[in-house]
Amino acid sequence: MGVTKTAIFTEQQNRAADLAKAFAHPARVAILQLLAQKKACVCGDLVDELPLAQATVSQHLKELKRIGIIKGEINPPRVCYCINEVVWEEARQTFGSLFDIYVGASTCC
Amino acid sequence: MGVTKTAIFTEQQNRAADLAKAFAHPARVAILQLLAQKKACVCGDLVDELPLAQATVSQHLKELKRIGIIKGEINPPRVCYCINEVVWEEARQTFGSLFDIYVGASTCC
DNA sequence: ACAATATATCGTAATATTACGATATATTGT
DNA sequence: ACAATATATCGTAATATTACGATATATTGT
Repeated sequence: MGVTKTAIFTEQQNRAADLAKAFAHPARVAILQLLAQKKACVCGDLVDELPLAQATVSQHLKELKRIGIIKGEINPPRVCYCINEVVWEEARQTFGSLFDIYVGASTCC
Repeated sequence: MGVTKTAIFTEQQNRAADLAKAFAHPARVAILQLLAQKKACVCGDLVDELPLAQATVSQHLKELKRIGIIKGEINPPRVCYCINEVVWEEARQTFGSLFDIYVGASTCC
């Protein structure tokens, strides 16, 4: 149905999935890399750096803002985007915890 | 268009996005948690553990297999699934590297 | 051989995502 | 006031994803 049954899973599982979505598209990986590298917000320079239409970049930024991993400061006519450190660390820890569940090889396979 | 322009991004960005997709749905987070915890493969017990139809679980397993983060050993009539340690570590490092790009707070925002 | 069991695949429906052109919005500099 | 600039949003089209019932497939135990 293309509709995820979120009510069925735990808060943590849904949040982890949402944080993963931030990285689940190459354009968003590229955006996050740019913002993380430059530290300073790159605002609409992102559009120049990416081979996508302005509307498409804006759409990806909106999704990243929804997840919370970036924030934008309106400074008309520009908008400054940058990593939201708090959520960045939340994501780092969320994935870290997930990866740490697995310890050692499986007995079968 | 719902179609991602993969040719436009780097190999690494596309791979990172694909690895993120493994975690980008709560059901897959749940599956990976179960497999990582139990070490041993849980085979079709996954269907019992998850509030989803057998066909849906099978579909998620197929996607995880495509990404490579799990592997299945056919042992008819059952199939044993477990974490693919190599790809698990690849994912851990991929996300680790991404998170490490960001050092310190931004100057603006 | 055949029932039972476990899993994959097919078909289908509904919704989500990706992409972009066009337009709306809002501010700055003249 | 108005052109220029930057960005968000709208509308739309195409494809992807999620979900599940039904069925196919393949093996074991009888």
